[in-house]
Order: sequence, then C-alpha cells, then structure tokens
Amino acid sequence: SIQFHKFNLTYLFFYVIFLNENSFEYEVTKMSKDKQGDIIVAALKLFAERGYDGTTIPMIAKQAAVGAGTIYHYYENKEALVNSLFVHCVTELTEVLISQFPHTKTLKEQFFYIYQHLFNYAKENINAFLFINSHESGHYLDEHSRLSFQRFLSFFNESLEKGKRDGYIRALDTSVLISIVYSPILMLIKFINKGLLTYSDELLEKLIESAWDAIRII
Amino acid sequence: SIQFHKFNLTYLFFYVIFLNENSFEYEVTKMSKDKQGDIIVAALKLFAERGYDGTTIPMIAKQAAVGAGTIYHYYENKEALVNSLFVHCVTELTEVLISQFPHTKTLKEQFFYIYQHLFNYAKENINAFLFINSHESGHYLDEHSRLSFQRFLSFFNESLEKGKRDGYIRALDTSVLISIVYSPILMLIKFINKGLLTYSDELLEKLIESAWDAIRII
DNA sequence: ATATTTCGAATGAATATTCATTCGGTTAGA
DNA sequence: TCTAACCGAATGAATATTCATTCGAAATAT
Repeated sequence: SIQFHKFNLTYLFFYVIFLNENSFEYEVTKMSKDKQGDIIVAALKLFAERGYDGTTIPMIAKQAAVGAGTIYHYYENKEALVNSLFVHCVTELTEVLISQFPHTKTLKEQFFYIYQHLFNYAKENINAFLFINSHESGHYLDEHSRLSFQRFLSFFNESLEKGKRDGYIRALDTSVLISIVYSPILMLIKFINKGLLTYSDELLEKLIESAWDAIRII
Repeated sequence: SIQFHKFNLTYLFFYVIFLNENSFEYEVTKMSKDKQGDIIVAALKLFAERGYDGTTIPMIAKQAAVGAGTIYHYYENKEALVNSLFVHCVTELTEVLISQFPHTKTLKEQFFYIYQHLFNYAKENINAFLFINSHESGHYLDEHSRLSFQRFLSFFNESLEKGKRDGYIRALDTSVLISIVYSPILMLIKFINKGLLTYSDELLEKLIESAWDAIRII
C-alpha cells in the first residue's frame, strides 16, 4: 500500500494538440503531477464541509479531477481513506504543537504558544482543522485513528496537570480544563470560516487572556 | 401535513387471542399507541449517535419498531424528518431558556440561570441536545431550521451586549463571547455522555465561575 | 344491541435511485 | 516494449421512496 505523503500542489503545464480539418490548435492544459495530493485536498475539503457519510467517492473524484478508480489505486476503500487522512492530519497538528514547545518557559507562555500554533495551523489548513474536529468520534474511525486523537488531546494534559500541581491552575478535572480552553477555539474558527468574524492578532491575544483567566486561580 | 406533538411514551396493553386446535392461548403484547412519538425518539437517538447521513430510514424504522412506510406517513421524506426534529428540539430548548428568564436579576445570576437550564435540558434530553449541536450546520437543513438555531444563539446576545454596555463584560465581539461561554458546555456534555466525566452540582458551579471569570472585566 | 360501511393509520414488498467498488482498457513514462 | 498510473462505464449492494393492501376502530344503519 502506498504511503501518505506531503501535499504537493505543483502542476505540470504542457500542450495538447487538437487536429482539426483545417488547422492546428494549441491549448494549454493544467494537469496535476500529483494525483494523490489532489485526492487528499479534495477529500479533506468535502469531508470538512459535508462529513464522511455525506461525501461520496464520485464527489471526491470529481473535485480532485481524477477518475473514481484512481482513488482505489491509492486507498483500499473509503474507510481506509478517511482513516489515513485523519491520522495524517492529527499527527501533523500534534507535530506542530510538540516540535518547538517551550518546555522551560512559564505556563502562561506555553499557553500562548499553543493558542498561537493552533490558530496558525487552522489558518493554513482550515479544512484539515475542521475535518479533525468534526470527525473525531466518527463510527468509521479505527483504533489507530482514535489513539492518534487521544494523543493529541493528552498533549494538553501535561501542562494542565503540572499547572494544577504547582498551584497556578484551578482544581478542576483535566477534561473540564480542556473543554474550557480548547472548545472555544473550535467554535471561533468555525465562526471565522463562515465569515461571521475576522481573525486578528488582537482577537487572539484577548482570547488567550480570557482563557487564562478562566482556568488560573484568581 | 401532520403537526409535531409532544413525545408520548404511554403504551397500550391488550390481549391477543390465538386459537389453536385444542386450546386458547393468551399472550400479552406491548404495542405503542404513539407511533410518531416512537419515530421521533428513535430518529433523535440515531441522528445523535451516527449523524444524519449515517442513519438510514430502515434503521429508524427498526429502532422505532414500525414499518418503514409508516415514517413516510408522518414525514414527506428524510430531509423533512430531520428538519422537523431540528426545529422542534431547538424551539423546545429555546423555550426552556426564555420561559423563566430572570430579566431583572444581575448579569451573573442570569448567567447561572442559563448554565443551569442548559445542563438540565441536556440531562433530560441528552439525544436532543447532542442532535441539535451536531446538526446545527448540516447541508440538509432548510432556512427555517437555520433561523431557529440563530434565534437560539441570539438569545445569548442580549445579555452579553447589555453586559458590555454596562461595563461588566469585556469588549469582545459577541460571537467570541458566545464561543467562550457556550462551547465548553457542549464539550463537557459530550465527555459526560461518553462516561469520561460525571456530572455534579459542584462541577456546574465551578464551570460557571470559570466562564464568568473568562468574560468579566477583571 | 348488532351488523355494515367507511376511514385512515400502518405495513412491507416492490421500485427507483444512489453509491462503493471493480475491471477491462487506455495512457504516459521508463 | 513494458509497467504503473489512470480512467470511467458497469456492477451489485444498500438505500430512499412508493403503493397496493391489511386491519382495527369509529360511524352509521338496521
């Protein structure tokens, strides 16, 4: 089975020659080099917008401008596709958070880091972000996918647990703390995506301030 | 077209007489009086668990213990069913919030009221609550359904806007404030529903405290 | 009171449609 | 030429929807 790889949006430009009765016509046609990348982008967009069950393979094929059969060249079936996408996106997002995590800085600074990187990821990968959060408990996800999401959420645990031990953070169940700090990000990004709100650095700062006040011991 | 009506779970007990060659046999059979109520309960449960597109009409019929055709006696089609359910639930929830809203009390008390009633509704109508919040932006919802949800959300607006004017609440876009106060409730209830967390009055109080600190001017 | 007729909810088999998946053939690149 | 990628029509399974029929209950007639 073929491995997941980075999205590649490069295109090949080449000429197609149409032979008519009296003339040659040259037409520039855009053709993607990277069909699998196209499939991934298309599937992500449709899954994010319409959900797994509301998205059909022919829809994805059309959106990706490939034949329906091509999808089955890369993925065993629809479930394998959604699981592959899910693990890919969650892993990518988790990497973003982990890679430069400021372990030595203060809790509030760590907090700022997380918010900033989550928003950044969402800005650059809106479909991936929405896809992750709307499919996170789908009945079609396999064990591996479920664990990858748990791992993502548990990333928050450490910081929060430590904060509680050190007396900075309120004595609430960690799942409650996660709800308080994580879920508003989701809802906000949905609002932004719908055009009901526009992103600004000021917004982000105020949001972090607010979330911080919600969990810190006052 | 048939009107939506209150769920009615009363049953009729009656005797069916089987005439065999040599004996009479009496068998007690449970039969629902209220088929439409059964359909509603079943559809709500399945939609909440598997989503609209992941739920089939035969599934609903089986769960409700009615014939598939019966569903079409009450609803024109699957979309009409989901829209009818959606408007019904959202209206019911909005009523719960509006009916005894303490307009004259302080903002914080109003806040407490809303949280309490939302949790209460969710406790009594877990499927309805999950259904509303997971279907709120489905591609199958019609204008009427969309508006009913907007109306529900806009219920929060008044209080928050007034709070901002009076200088109690931070100067954030109302949609941001709604995200901060409403979305954690959703996520928490999902956690509770999954058994990852148990409800307690203490939890609710701490949550309200936290949400209040998140939006009030400190 | 009893028999007869009418009504419409309820049914589930039949039909129409959609969808995931397959497969035989084509194309493009090595 | 050979191989892997690609295509999309064809297939069959799943699904939404229809419809002829059943059946109990209410209305009406006897």
